[in-house]
Amino acid sequence: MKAQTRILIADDHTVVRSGLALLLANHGIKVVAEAESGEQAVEEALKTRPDLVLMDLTMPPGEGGLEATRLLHQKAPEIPVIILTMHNDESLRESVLEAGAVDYVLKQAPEQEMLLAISKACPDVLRADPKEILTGREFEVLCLLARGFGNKEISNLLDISVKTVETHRTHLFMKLDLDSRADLVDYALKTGILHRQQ
Amino acid sequence: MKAQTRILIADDHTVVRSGLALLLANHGIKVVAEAESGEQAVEEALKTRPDLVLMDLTMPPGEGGLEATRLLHQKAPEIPVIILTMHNDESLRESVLEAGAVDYVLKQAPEQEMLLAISKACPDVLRADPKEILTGREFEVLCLLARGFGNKEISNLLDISVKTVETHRTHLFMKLDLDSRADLVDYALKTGILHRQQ
DNA sequence: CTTCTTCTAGGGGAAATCCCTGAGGGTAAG
DNA sequence: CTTACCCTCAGGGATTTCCCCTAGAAGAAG
Repeated sequence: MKAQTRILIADDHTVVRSGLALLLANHGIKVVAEAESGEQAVEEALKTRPDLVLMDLTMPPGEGGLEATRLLHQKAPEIPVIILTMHNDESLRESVLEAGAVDYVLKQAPEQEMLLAISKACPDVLRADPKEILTGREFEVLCLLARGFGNKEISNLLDISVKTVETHRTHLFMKLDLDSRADLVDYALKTGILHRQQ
Repeated sequence: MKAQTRILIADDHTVVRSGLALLLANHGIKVVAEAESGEQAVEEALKTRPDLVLMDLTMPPGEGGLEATRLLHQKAPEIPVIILTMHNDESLRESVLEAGAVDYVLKQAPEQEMLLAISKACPDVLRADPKEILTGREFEVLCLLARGFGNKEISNLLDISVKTVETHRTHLFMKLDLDSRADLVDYALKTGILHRQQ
């Protein structure tokens, strides 16, 4: 399994930070640090070296996001910064990109747009989907196992024999390097499988 | 198990809505409707009759949140409205409460503050904590079972016999009216047990 | 002192699981 | 046609769970 992707969120609103963190967790992205101001964002970014920074443009005092982006881009140009903002203003976009941000996403934008921006900024961020290594059946069994269904229940749900369920189970355990149901639940929680299909 | 609590979120920012929805889901609260404007909020609230409305103050066009609160308070005074805002302004608080909102929470506030406001506005909203009906041991076993640990593993972790684990398991199944591990995982997901202690 | 709650634990038998092996059929790529 | 992958299924034995029961010890509350 690929190493967990690490991200930093800078926003002065607690609710936004918490929400974003959950949103990202549901796509296999881990928030390793949060910041409430531009200064703190730069400091934390240099300390934790995230794979990506999501920065709110408007953070008191002043236009903290813009300055912080410029500063961070100087000190650590390898860390991409995406600016989140409420204001749809083309001139803002220009100055934001000039400051070194790789993209500019409106908070009003659909969730998908933010994820798209993230994946453009940092192609590795969106975790390799388990589906890519697991076969379709294996993934189905994985989901059901994580949800607490037993082999027999799964065999009924998928209309296959218990023996087949056991085979899929064995295969996905090998592929994901798991060796207990608890490991599997942990994996499902971390990759968001357990959240997505509630 | 108590019926799921239903809530409406009104905010013009998609990211905030998605984030809030997840935040609330982690506390057993279900978002039954979303709105992007004050007008839409009133319309949806009258249609879906939620147990509570979380309303952003600033929604274009204009001060949509305040007007919407006033209007909704007239048409459906039994639906409590909590105002979310970025501006910490005492005069705002007054006009908000005057408009019929039951409370006023800053977006900067810690998550806990919002949950507190919610529970004050609508005591039934925050699901009765499992701890209140389960004993300490039962709750421990619940958590471990939800995480996919087997009876034997739990008996080792808690250093008690498998038989004792079985007893606790039987009791919590009775108390929560569950009858399978899948039910239990479902319950743990909905109440946030599975998220809280990751 | 009784009563209630909680935590603890056992017996016993049916059921399901876990873990190993092997294997046939379908489909797609080489 | 051969190879590879996927889905399917089975035998068999060790282990574990599941579900019914009973029941003692400790502590708190009446």
